[in-house]
Amino acid sequence: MARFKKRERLPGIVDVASRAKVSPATVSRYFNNPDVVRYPTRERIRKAVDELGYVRNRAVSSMASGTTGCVGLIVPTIDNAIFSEMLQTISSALAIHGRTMLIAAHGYDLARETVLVRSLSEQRVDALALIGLEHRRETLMQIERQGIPAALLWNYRPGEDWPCIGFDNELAGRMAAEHLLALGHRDILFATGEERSNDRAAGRRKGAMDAVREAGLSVPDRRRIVCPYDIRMSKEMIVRDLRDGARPTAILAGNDVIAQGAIFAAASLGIRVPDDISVIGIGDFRGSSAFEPGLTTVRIPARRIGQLAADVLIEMIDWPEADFHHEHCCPLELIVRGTCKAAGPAV
Amino acid sequence: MARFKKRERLPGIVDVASRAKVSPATVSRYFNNPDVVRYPTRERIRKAVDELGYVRNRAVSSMASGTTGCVGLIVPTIDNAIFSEMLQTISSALAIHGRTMLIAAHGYDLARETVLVRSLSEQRVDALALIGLEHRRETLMQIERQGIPAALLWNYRPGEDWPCIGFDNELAGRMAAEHLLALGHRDILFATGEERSNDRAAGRRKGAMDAVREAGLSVPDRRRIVCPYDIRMSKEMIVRDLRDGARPTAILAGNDVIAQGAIFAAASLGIRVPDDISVIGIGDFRGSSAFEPGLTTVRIPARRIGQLAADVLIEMIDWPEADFHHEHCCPLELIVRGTCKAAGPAV
DNA sequence: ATGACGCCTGTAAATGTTTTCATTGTTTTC
DNA sequence: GAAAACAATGAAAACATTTACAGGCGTCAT
Repeated sequence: MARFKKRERLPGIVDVASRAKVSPATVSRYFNNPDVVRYPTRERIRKAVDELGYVRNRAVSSMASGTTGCVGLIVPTIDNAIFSEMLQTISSALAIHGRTMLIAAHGYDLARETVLVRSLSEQRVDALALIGLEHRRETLMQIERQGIPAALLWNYRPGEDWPCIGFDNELAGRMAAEHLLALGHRDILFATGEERSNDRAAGRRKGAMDAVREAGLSVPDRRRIVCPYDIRMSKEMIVRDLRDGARPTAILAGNDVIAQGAIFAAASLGIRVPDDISVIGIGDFRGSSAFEPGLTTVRIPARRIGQLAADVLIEMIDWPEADFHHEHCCPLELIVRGTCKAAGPAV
Repeated sequence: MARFKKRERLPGIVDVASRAKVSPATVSRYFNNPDVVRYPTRERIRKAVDELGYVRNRAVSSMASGTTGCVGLIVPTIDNAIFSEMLQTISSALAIHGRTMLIAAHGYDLARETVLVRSLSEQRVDALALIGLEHRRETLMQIERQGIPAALLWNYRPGEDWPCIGFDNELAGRMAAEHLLALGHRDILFATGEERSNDRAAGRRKGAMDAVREAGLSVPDRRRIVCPYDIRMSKEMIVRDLRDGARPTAILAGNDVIAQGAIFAAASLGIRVPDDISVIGIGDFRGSSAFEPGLTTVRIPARRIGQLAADVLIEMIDWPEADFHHEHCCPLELIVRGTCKAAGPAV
């Protein structure tokens, strides 16, 4: 069952050239800049390529041209609804421009991120995108020194040094909080994500708590728990929290996964959502709308961010001189479904 | 805010060499085969690399060495719990061996898969993995002709021509069906995935229906619906189905996403799970255990498959001559949680 | 002392494209 | 009808590594 033999020499551009009776240079042009080669010649080359089954060797051409056609993407994790939607969009958008996406995941560890940046630098990616604004100095210096065009995704703050495409995470938190406040909730449990190596989670919590404080309320420590982005673990933590002591009237979750955990936590304790407790998430992941009741949440425009990211990256690659001020703050939207209800005066 | 200037020439291996007062060849050896260079020399090179901030150029070295250090992975989609867990595992496992993973997604379109194979061939990946056993002739021929070591993942059938690492999808379907049958269910709704370009979905349905037929039952057409792998859409389809006509006593879902849709569909109609209807899934995705009640399902060992896949790929790259018979059928496990209940004689 | 051997390093060829510059042949312009 | 501009192609240099081969040097047994 030898599916592959000892890799006999594959046909190269010179084989194609001699068969088509042109010079290698012309074959190269045929691929990289077809318009400059005359139609009959093009046909001859096409035929030769076909007959020989020639496949371009990008790995080699990258040497001569100094460009690899690969764009690197470093994310905290792909094992998660959070980013995969954006990744898919970026990937498709890049493919249209004939570029490939190289993904690496660091598992919410910014030290590992540095290693990944180096690894992708070695691969000589044409551009690089990272998630979040907060990174180790070393990471950013590395990128700068290598002269790799780079963008920061998923978070946004005005006046950033680097091109960034994302949304205002503080605002996301604030919107969620204000919705609950408007419904009359005064005792809210904040179940947000781990903030180490995650400026998005930090921003959301800050925004949410600011809004609550501005409403003249305070947030006792016991109303703050830190959850991993995992349904089961979030559920367990929230179950523990809801089981003992006075119950909050609402839960503000750092993202939809935590919110889903919260809903199941409530369900497992026989607490009704939204009658006994309200739940709001952030994200509007695929599936959040299908929940029963549908999850009220702040929608993150993941596809939009992905598309913009791809556009920006391509632009930075193709016009390295152009000094566009790439800063995109994508709008958020409160999606009201069924998991929040006005807080009754002691219902 | 010019974060990157006109890409001044980066230091190369010869710059390092002259600074360390050795030949370029030795620097190359320092990276590729450190043991053969004497310690003091090694130190000198290390220092020079450090001072110059030299970063290896894999894109170029791939030309001289004929190897890129990249492994290509072509999946139907990454925007999904289904594969991301496996991808994450493969990625980590490859990283340990200093290799990078190139991911491409074809959106359940085997014609697009052919294009992706070509694209990854052009990148000269050292090995390639595809999902499923069924592919276009052209795709496989392309791989064979290029002499790229390749493996097929996620599905398994004995005696395949290609190395395959996966599980028996028919068995998965059968296990789910047999569990329902054992509980006394006789009227089962089969909500399985689209089978075009998806041999896994086809296998599962076949296995499930075979088991039911072997039990002497028949499956009327109206008890078979085809769902997309999307919670919301599955929910809608199943809602439509449950709303009108005689209700089945159980739903066998082609995967956990469909099963989750089924649970929500039932919930939205006020049908209780498992009291009024049982639901079983296939997959045991992250989160399935957190459901209320917990989803009964057939566990797919995604991490195990990922780890094995990485091992096999590495092995095929490192010992291209060795003709191992790579065939791994990973065991499945029925996970009984709370969504299935014995069918009462008209409870 | 001599030769054999092993370790470390240097020399130079090889890798398969892209790209610059030159050339040839064709069309346009005055 | 000559000069100028242009289009299509070829020749050859360049790209930054790896690697086969050879050679220098020290060690050890004879």
